[in-house]
Amino acid sequence: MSTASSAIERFSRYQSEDAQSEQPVCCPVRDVLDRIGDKWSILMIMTLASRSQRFSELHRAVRDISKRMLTQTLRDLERDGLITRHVYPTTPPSVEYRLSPLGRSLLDPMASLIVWADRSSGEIHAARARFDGSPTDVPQSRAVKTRKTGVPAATG
Amino acid sequence: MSTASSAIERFSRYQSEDAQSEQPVCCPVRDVLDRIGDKWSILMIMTLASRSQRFSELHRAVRDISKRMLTQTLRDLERDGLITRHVYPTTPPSVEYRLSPLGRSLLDPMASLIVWADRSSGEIHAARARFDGSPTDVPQSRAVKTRKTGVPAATG
DNA sequence: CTGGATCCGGGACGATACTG
DNA sequence: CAGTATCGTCCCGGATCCAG
Repeated sequence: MSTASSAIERFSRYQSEDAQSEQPVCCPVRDVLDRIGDKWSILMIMTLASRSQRFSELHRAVRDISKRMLTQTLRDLERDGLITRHVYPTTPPSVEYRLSPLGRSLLDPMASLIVWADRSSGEIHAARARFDGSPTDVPQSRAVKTRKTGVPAATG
Repeated sequence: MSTASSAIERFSRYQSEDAQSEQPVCCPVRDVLDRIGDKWSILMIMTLASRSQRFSELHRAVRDISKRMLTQTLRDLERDGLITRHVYPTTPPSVEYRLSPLGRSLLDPMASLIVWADRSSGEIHAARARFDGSPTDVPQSRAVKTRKTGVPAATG
């Protein structure tokens, strides 16, 4: 609890207000967290944490991102003011991306989450194995169709 | 930097290893963060932070989640060992969900992120307005098609 | 080199109806 | 009350081609 509770309370308050209203979603936390949650944003922030980098450097650093998504992610982050974009009119053109102060302020919160993820991954995977292995009472169902990273299960 | 840097470094190392290998994704952080990033998980964790709750209580608390997604989210969280599920064989049946110790250990990291999101939302929205308002030099393009929460823009 | 435009598949997600 | 099954939709995101 401790520091968590107050933040959670505010978040819940937002959430319930949101449920009451007719607007689709006003909760500021929700929409910021959506950005965090998307597939590449965190990677970008992380990669830019050490130093500002160019488009192709970022592409090499992440590698399994397509140019399309790289462009889109960077633009969204720029739009949100988390990174800044600097164009040098050389030939060929080079564009440098760097974290804004706002973006840097995200590093610490994100780091604490990453530390948690890293430390808990073992326990989580163990829990998954346990869950998938012993569906308690429904041998055929349940375990088969978990959406992500799920073993296809040897039931079929 | 400070506490962030080391976590980031490890994360980057995972990421680059991942890029080298042929496996789709082994990075433990990535797949844990995927869960965090999905649309409802955080909401559930948050809602369960105050006290354990039953299925329909959770449904009322969040409201704009479908039963389908509520079930699925809860099951995934249970699978990951973040929450536990307790069935009371009453009539009608009642099922209670509560945070596991592992789930509670996530509260603090998540809270720090929420605090950041809350404090930064103003600045972010301002940045968005600025970005959407002044595409710098390409009046027609760019700003129109940001994927989320984007104003459709009165350009069309 | 740094992107933009377009096509397209798959998965997430909602709505609805049904069960025990 | 607490789910399950099925269908349909939307949009994320990859692949590819094009442009400055």
